[in-house]
Amino acid sequence: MKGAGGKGAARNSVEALRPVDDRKVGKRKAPVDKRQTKKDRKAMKDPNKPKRPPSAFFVFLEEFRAVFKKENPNVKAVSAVGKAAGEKWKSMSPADKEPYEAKAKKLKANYEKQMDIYNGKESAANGEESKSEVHDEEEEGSGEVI
DNA sequence: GACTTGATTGTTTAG
DNA sequence: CTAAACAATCAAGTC
Repeated sequence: MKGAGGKGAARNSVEALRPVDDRKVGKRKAPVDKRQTKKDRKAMKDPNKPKRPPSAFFVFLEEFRAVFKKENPNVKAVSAVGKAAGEKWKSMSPADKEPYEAKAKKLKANYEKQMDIYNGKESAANGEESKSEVHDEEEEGSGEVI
């Protein structure tokens, strides 16, 4: 499961939800071109995009690292700890993950706030909407070649 | 780059 | 335009 991670397992949450089968959206029938989005991604230039906060697993991993390091001073790389952590993580009960999820949730809340700004709501931070805003959002066009 | 899982984000698609 | 769904990308820490 090398790539497992990121790509396939994530979708898991959606499958569990199963909103409405009537939708039939299920699988997109006509994939235009695999995922041109990827290509566009390259064009996405963010002035200061907020980095993603560590998820529950990462929070647990941080703590696990310290513990694992004590018993295995020789092994520090996440590659090793991650495997052990992942194994244990699956063994842990939802209740045990709760504290970790709670922490992740908190970080997420903070992250969301940054997203508002990243969205271009700098004024939001001020709380006052007045101001001129409107017009030019990010003058990057200048560098864009058309 | 590996190696873990989770989460978030962004485009996609249909109506 | 909106809602849902999906798809891809990225997050840490050491070697």
